[in-house]
Amino acid sequence: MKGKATSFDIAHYAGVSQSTVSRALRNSPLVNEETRRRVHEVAKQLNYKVDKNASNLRTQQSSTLALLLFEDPTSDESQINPFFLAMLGSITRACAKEGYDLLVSFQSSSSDWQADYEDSHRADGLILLGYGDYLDYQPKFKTLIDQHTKFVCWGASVDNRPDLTVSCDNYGGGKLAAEHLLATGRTDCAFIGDASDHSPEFFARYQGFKDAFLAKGVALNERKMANAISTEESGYHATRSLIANNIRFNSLFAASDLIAIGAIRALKEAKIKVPDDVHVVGFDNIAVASFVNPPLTTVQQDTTLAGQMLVDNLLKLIRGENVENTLLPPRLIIRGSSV
Amino acid sequence: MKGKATSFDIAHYAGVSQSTVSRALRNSPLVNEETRRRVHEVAKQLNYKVDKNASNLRTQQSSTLALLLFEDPTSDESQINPFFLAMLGSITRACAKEGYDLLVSFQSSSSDWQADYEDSHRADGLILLGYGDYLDYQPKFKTLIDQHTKFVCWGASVDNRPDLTVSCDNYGGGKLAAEHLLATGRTDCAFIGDASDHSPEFFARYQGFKDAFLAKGVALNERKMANAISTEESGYHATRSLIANNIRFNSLFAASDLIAIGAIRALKEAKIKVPDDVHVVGFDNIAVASFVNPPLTTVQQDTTLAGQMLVDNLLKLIRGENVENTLLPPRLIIRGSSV
DNA sequence: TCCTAATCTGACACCGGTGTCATAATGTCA
DNA sequence: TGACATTATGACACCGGTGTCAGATTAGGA
Repeated sequence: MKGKATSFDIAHYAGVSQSTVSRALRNSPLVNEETRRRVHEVAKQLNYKVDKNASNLRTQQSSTLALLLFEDPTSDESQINPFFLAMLGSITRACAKEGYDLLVSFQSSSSDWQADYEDSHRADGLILLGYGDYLDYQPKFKTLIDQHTKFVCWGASVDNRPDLTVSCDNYGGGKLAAEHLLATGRTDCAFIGDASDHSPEFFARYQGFKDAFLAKGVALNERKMANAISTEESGYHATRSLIANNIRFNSLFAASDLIAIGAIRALKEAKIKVPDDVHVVGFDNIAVASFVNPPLTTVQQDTTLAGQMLVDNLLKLIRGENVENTLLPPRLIIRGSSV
Repeated sequence: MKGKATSFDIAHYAGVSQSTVSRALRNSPLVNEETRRRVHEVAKQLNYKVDKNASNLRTQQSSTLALLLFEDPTSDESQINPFFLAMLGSITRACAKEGYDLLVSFQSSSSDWQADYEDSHRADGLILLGYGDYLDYQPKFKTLIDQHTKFVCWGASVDNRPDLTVSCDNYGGGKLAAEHLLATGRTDCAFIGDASDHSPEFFARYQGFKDAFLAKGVALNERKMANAISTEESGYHATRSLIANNIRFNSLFAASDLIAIGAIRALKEAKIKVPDDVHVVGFDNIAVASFVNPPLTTVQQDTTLAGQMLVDNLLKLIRGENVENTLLPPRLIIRGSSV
C-alpha cells in the first residue's frame, strides 16, 4: 500500500461500500453492529485516519480555533509576557477538552492582522489576546463583526465595545489592592502603569484603586504616577524617574507584576527597602511573583478559568447560542512585599 | 451574497472562468496581466479567501506544523515549564516566518499520544517537545518512523536514537558550569537532577559536569547527589533531603533553573547563604532566573535559535532534503548566585 | 400469502479548490 | 497566405470524505 489509506481501501478490504465505511467509522446507528466491527477492525489494521481536509471541506467546519496573540510592539521581541503564556496554556487545555484543535499565531498590533483564519475555513472562530490599545483595535473589530466572524477577546469590557469579551474584574482587583494597602496603614501611594484609556485594563485597575482610597477619604496624588507598559524594563524606568524627581511614597501599586518587579529593582537600587520603606503590590500573579525578593503581593487573575471561559463562550457563539460578556473575580495574594 | 464567496463568484463577477480565477490568484504566469488585475480586484471587493480545506485536499499538503508538548505528568498541571513556553514562542515565530501555521497540543507522556495530526492531513509534520523519559518514547518513535511521519524532537541526541533531534550541547553546558565553579574555587559540589539515562538531557549535563571536574583531578562524591524532576518543588525537596542527611557542600549544580530555584529556597530555609556558603548554578536561563534572589548563574540555551532550527530541519525533512542532528552551543551566564 | 414497516446498504452528487488537456486567438516567418 | 509557435482561456476530472436518496432484504401482522 503506497501512500495513506483512504476510506475506499477500507471498503475494499471490508467488502462493503465506501459510504458504509464512512458511516461505520462515525458510529452511525444505520450500520449493522457486525459490519461496523469489521470496518473498525480493518481501519485499525491499515492505520486509517479520516482526512480532515476532506471532512472539513464537506461539513464546512474545522473543529479548530485560532488564537491570535497581540504583543506590544515596543516590548522585547524575544520575551513574551508570562501572563499570556499562562493563558495560552489554559486555552490549549480548554480546547483539547472540547475536542478542538488550536492554531496559534503571534501578531504585532501595529501591522495588519493575518486574521483570515476564519475566512479561509482554517478555524471556526478566533480568540484575541493581548494588553492592547483599545482605540487601535476598534475599527478592526467592526470589520470582523461585519464579516460575521466569530471571535472573543480577552480584555477590558468597555462600554459600547462591540465585541464579546472575557475579562478579569480589573476595577474590583484595583480595589482589593487598595484595601490591602489601606489595611496596612500605607496611604501615601504611588501608581505605576497607564491610567489613560488607551490601556483599558490598566485604567480600570487604577480607577478601582483610586475609588477605594477615596471611599476612605484619601485622595491619590496625581504627581505620584508614572506611565509604563507591561515590561520589567518599563516599570524600572518609570519608578526611577519618580525617585529621581524626589517624589516620596510609602507604598506602590503596579498595574502588572512585570512592572512591579521592575519597580522593586529601581527601589532597591535607590536603597529604598521593600517592604520596610515601601509596600509593593502587583497584578496578575505570574509564576515569577512568588520567587522574586521579597515575594510579591499581587492580585491574581485566574488564568485557568479565563481560558476555559474564552473557549466556552466562543463555542457558544459558534453554535449560535446567546452569550454575555464575562467578568472573572480577582483574588488578592498577600506575600512579603507588603507585610 | 449569502455565505462566503467562492472562486465561482469571483469568476462570475470578473467575467472569466473559475480556472482562470484560481490561476490568477496564485499569480500564475499563464494569465494575462490585465485579467489578473481584474480578478484580484473582484476578490478583494468580495473579501474572498481561498478555502484552505479545499486547497489542502487537492494539493495534499497543509502548510501547517503541529507542536506536541509533553509535560511531566507528575508536575503541577496548571504551571507549564517556562523554558518550553519560551520555545513555544520561538517556534511560533519561526513557523510564521516560513509561512506555516502552527497547531499546538499538550500531551501527557503517560497516555497515548494524539499524534494523528499528520495521518489526518492536518499537519505536514510534527515537532516534539519535552523533557521526557527516553525509554518510554522509544517504541512510539519507531511507529512514527514506520508510518513515514515527518517529525523532529527537541532533546538529547542519544546514540542509535532513530529520530531527528535538535538539542543543546548539554554535555558542553555541564562542562561550562563545572569550569565556572572550579574557577571560583568551589570544588565540593552537589548535583540535583537525574543522573540516570531516563532523562537524557539531565544525564548529559551531569556527565559533562563530572568530566570537567575529573579533568582537574577532582572526583564528584556520589553521595552528594539527589534526584529531581524539573520543578521548583522537586528541587526544593531534593535539596532539603541532602541537608537533612547532614551532607555538606560549598557549591551546587542543578540540572535546570527551576530545580536551582527550589534548591535556593531550601538552602535559605536552612540558613545556608547563597552565594557565601554555597555557589549555585542552574541550566536553561529562563526569564525568572535574573529576578530571583540572588540572581541565578546559569547555562543558557538559545531558544530563539532552537525554535528556528527545529522548524528549519522539519521543513527540510518534509521537502525530502538531507538533515543532520543539530547541536546548539550553550552559553554561561554569570550572576550573583556564584560570585 | 400478501402488504407494509423496519433495517441496512450502495450509488451518486457535492464541498471548493488545483492541475491537465484541448482549443481558440494572436503573432511570426517563409 | 499558409504552417507553426505562442499565449490565454475554458472544460473537466480529481482530492477524500459526507449526506441524500433509492433500492434490497428481512421481519411482522393481518
